[in-house]
Order: sequence, then structure tokens, then C-alpha cells
Amino acid sequence: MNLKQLSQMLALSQTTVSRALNGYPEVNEETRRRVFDAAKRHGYRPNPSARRLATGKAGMIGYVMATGSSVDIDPHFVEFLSGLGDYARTHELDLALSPTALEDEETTYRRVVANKQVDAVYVSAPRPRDRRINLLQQLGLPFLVHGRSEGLDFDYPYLDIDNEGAFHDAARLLMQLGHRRIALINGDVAQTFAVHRERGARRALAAAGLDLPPALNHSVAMTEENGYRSARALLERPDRPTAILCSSMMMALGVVRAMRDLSLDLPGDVSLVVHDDVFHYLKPESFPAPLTTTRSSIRAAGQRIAERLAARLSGLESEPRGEVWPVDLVVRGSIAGVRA
Amino acid sequence: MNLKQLSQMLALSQTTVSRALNGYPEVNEETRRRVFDAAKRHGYRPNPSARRLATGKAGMIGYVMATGSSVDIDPHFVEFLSGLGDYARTHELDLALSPTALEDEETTYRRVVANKQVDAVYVSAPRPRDRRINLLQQLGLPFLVHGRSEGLDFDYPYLDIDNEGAFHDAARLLMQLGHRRIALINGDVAQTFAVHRERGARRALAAAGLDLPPALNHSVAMTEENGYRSARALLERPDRPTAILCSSMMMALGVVRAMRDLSLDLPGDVSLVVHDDVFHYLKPESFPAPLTTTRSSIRAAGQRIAERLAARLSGLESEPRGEVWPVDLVVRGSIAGVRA
DNA sequence: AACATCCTCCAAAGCGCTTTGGCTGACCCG
DNA sequence: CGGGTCAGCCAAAGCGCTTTGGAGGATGTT
Repeated sequence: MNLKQLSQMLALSQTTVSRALNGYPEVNEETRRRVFDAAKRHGYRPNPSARRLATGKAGMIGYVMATGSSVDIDPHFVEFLSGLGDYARTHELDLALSPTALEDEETTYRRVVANKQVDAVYVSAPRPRDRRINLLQQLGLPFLVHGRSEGLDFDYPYLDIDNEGAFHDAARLLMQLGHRRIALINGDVAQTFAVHRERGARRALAAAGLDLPPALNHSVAMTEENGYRSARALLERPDRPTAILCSSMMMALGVVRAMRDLSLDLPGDVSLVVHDDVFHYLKPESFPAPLTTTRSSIRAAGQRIAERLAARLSGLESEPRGEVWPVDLVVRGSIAGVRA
Repeated sequence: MNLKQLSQMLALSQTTVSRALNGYPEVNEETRRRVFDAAKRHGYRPNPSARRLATGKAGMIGYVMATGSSVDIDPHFVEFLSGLGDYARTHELDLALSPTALEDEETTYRRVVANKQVDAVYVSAPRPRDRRINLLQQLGLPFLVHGRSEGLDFDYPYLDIDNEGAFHDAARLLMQLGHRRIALINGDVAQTFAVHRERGARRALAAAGLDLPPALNHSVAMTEENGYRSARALLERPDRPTAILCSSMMMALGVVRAMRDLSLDLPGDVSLVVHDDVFHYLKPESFPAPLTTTRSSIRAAGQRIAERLAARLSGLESEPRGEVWPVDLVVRGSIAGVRA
């Protein structure tokens, strides 16, 4: 059943039927009603390909996904997708994933734009001076960044959490408990979130006249194994830190393993604060001591991003607004006052 | 730059240019060459929307993704996506994700088909008598199943690993080491893979005249917490099992936590074999004792599935062929002979 | 020399929708 | 009562591609 058939059925022109369905004002309400229910009765659905061709709108949001043997997609991505889906499914909004080699990212964005495959894209894991953002700005494709870049000379729409504030507060709390040697096991500082977390920790330390020496500042890919290695390196130092800030639950697994290997008690010997993105499959309570965490649901972020993206598509949102969510600091048993 | 412009440029008809580009035979090789390089020089790329409308082919593969508060997307999905992307990016094949509420799955599939949004779909996490497979068969949309269903009265294309064989071999190995009370902490038996794993374990046990009593047979969602709970329940029994087969690394984390809480030694008190889907962020070596695993890379499966899906799109593959991969049994330190 | 055959290429008709640019008749106003 | 306004509808022109149904020559056949 297509437009033509439907309009013949109703003894109306395609124009009128199309307009009725798309909510244009120049059609009698009575007629509109007739059209709507004939459409419903016959299960008419406009053909998206035809509509795309005519309007140039795709009705999809896109994601350019870098893959390849050197690229490990973040497990966070799934959680994010869940959130995106939560919103999108209620709006029949689909997501187009365009896989790309890391080095062809730019080409892929250009292809996606040239082909009008999507109306907007979201970009994740932004870096300082992220080239993708520059590119998208210049290509004029609507986008939304999950996270933030830095050092860009224009505004752009994003949704980020207050990573700096979170790690600042966490560090301050540790210092209030008497800790002075605090280490950071961070994600890759090529990514902005990691830069921000380091900055937050430093700011808190600086407020007490303290420093974050390179030896106590690790930046690695967020895997269990890297968490383990970093923790070993830190905890085997003669002046080992009495507290650790850790950027991911996965790495935290490695940290507690290292502590065990070294027979260190959590939180007796070392306090631990971890950032928790809220996974259903691994919770802060599942550790030798329940973890104190900076918590922010990545899934909720996915929902919000889909919502804003949809708003941009329908023209409800247009300014390059940044949105920063505060982060909960949830105190549990993995921190303690420093030993006398 | 569109077809019309390009053909004017070449003083040829659109027909000829289109045919030249699409490899039809009725065009002079000399002409074809001219066309090809004019196209390249001017960066001509056919507009996919137009092509879709004309041909009815979408050039995308689809995935109907159930989301919702009651649905937790599997972390395995990311790994799978990586694999799919590895292949797809070299072929400019995009993936369309259609989020859906669990209860609207059928509607969503129908929508996707009616809209001709994709040329084929893949379905994951199949269940016995999976209704999606029936539906797709009946709708005539090409598809490929990752995993297998059961109890269907027709053949369909799938890629699965030999879950039954894997758990059979693992159980047999444990018995060769003298174990007699072997427990299973399985995924949700509503899913076929879990059914197969149970079947494999049972078959091995039966060969030695042994049984898998309900008390030793747990089927739960594969989270750390569930792994912990199941392990606690098992290990607090007076006649606790001396070995555990576990369906996921995440659950295995819970298992070792339970063992620790109960001061049980791995592998001294309890042997452990775990299925490993090969994640970069959590490895079998990251456990109190390196885990003996049944190993099969889910990422490799993703690659292969993309490859077969592409073959189906281009008509190279058409029979409903099932493909079953053997699973490695990798022996590491988490198993030991049973104590005297 | 007349006719059949290829080989190349082309004009034009879709694919199903949106949108431009009217047209018609009812209603209002001076 | 003639002209203007406006609501409501329509025909037709795209959007950019593929594909059908030839057409025109060159070549080969008898």
C-alpha cells in the first residue's frame, strides 16, 4: 500500500494525503481525520527510501565506529547503547553504525555526510582538540558529543559528566581522612575525561599544598591487567601511596588483585575510590570491601543523548549547548583514615 | 556531483554511465574505462537513497536490539560488534540498529522488513524454538543466526560454537582428575547455548554413571553477583562440589570471591573451568589461579558472520547452512586432582 | 545486394514520496 | 454587486538512480 493507492482509495490527491499525514495546516480537519484512519486501517506506512530521496532526511542517527585489531571497543559502549535504545525505540529512531579503520575516520564521516545516510551523529570518547568535532562543524552535520573536547575555538553541543569535580571531591575526601600520598590510576590521558580527572585530583591536592608526582600518576587503557600492573608498581614502592583513585571498575579488579598478592588490606593499608559507570554485571559491592565510588550512569547519559539528538533533528534544539552532569560520591567501605 | 552531471560531462547517457559503473556487459571496455576514471576524478558516488528507491536494496545489515529497563544488553555484544566491524568496514557495509521493547520485537522486525531498511539481519542469543527465526523465515528476509535454536522444523543459516562439546570435554577432564561432584553455574537456560552446555556436561557425567542433580545445576543471568550467589550456595553445602564449570568470566569473578569468603583454595579445594569469550579487558590469567577455559573468540565469530552475511547479500551464499566451530580447551592452573 | 546479428548506446519510464505553484469556490467588505 | 481574501484541494515537477525497450551501425551471411 503506497501513497498513490491510498489517495485513490480516498478520492484525494497524493498532495493532500501527504499533507494530511504530515500535519500541514492547509487541510481540513475532517479530511485529515478520514485520511488518518484510512491510513491506519490499511496499515499504510510511507516508504522511507522514497521519503529520504525526496526530503534528503534519513531519519537515523549515526555513529562512526572505529574498529580494527588495534582498537578495542569499550565495554561502556554497550551500556551507552542500552540507554540510547531506551529512548530511541519509543520514537522509531534507528541507529546507523558505520565501522571504520581508525585512520579512515575522516573519510568515513565524509562518506556518511555525502550519502546523507544520517541526520546527525554522536561522537564518543572525545580527545582534546578532537579533529572529528572540527570536521563535523565544518561539514555542517548536526552532532552531539558524549564527553567534551578541549582547546576548540567554537562552541558545540555535548553532554558530559563533571569528571574534574568528581575526582576533586574524591581526592579531598581522602585527604580529609588524613591521606597524603594519593595515587591516580587513570584512563588514557589522550582522552579528555582522563585529563579532567587528573586535573580534579591535582586541584584538590594543591589546595593542601600537595603534588601528584609522575610516579603516582598512571595513565593506561582501562583493563584489569593494566590496573594490576599499575597497582603493583605503586604498591611496591617504599613510600607506597596510602590511597588510590581509580578510573574504572575493570581496573579496580586489577588493583585489588595486586593488593591481595602483596597482602595489603583494603581499606586498612590502602584506601580506594573508583569511578563507577554503573554496570549491571559488576557492582561496587562485589569487592573485598564495598567500593567508595564516583558514580554516574552511562546508560542514563545514553538516554539523554538520544533525547537531545532527537530534539536537534526536529529543530527543537539548535544552540551548541554543553550540559554537564554532577557526579555522585558514594561512600562505602573501601576507604579509611590513614594509619597512625 | 550526480549521475546526470557526470554523464553530461562524458557526453554519454545516464544509462550507459550507470551500466558502466555497475559492471554490465553491454558497454565498451574503452568507454567503461573513461567512465570509471571520470567518476574517480570527480569523486562521484551514487546517492544511496536514490539507489535504494530504484532497486529496493538497502546496502545495510540490520540488528533488532531489545532494550528496556528489564533488558541488559550483553557485554559480549561489543566484542561481537568489533568483529562485525572488522569485516564490514572493508566493504563499506553499515549496520542498522533498531532498538525495540522486548514485547514489540515482532512488530519491529515487520517494520524493518516493510520499510526495506536492510537487506539482511543477524539475530543473536537465540532460544529454543525461537520465534524470531520463524518470523524471518516467513517474512523472507535473509538472516543469519549467531548461535542456534532448537526444535525448528526447517533449516536456517547459523554460526555457532560447539558448546556441548566444550562442556563435555571440560567435564570429562575434571572427571579424569578424579572429580565426582561437579557443579555447573550456567547462563540462562532459556537460551540455547546454555542448554547445550548443560547437555555436554551431563553427557560426560553420564558416561561415568554420574548425574547432575538440581542442587548442583544453577542457571542464572551472567553477572558477577549471580556467580557469587550460586557459588556460595554450592560451596556451603555439606557435600560441596569439588569442581565447578562456569559459563562466563564475569560469573567466575563471583565464584572466586565466594571461595575467598569461605577460605577455599583454588584449585586446592575446588577446581574451576570457565568459558572464555576472549575479552581484552578481562583475561583468564587475572585470577587467583590462571583459569582453565573453554575458549572461543566472539570477535572472530562477528567477523565470520559479517562475511557470510555479505555473501548472502551478493548471492554467493544461499543454502541454509549451519556452521559449528570447535572450542579450545585451554588448561591452566585452576584445576587439580581431587584430594585424597 | 539483401538480410540477419551483434555490439553499443540511448530515451524514457519508473521507484514513492514531498513540495511548488496554482486553481476553485465560499465568504467578506465597501 | 464586483473585487479581494482565504481555506482547501490538486497537477506536476522534482529527488537521483536503475531498467526496459529500442535504435543505429558495423559486421557477417547467403
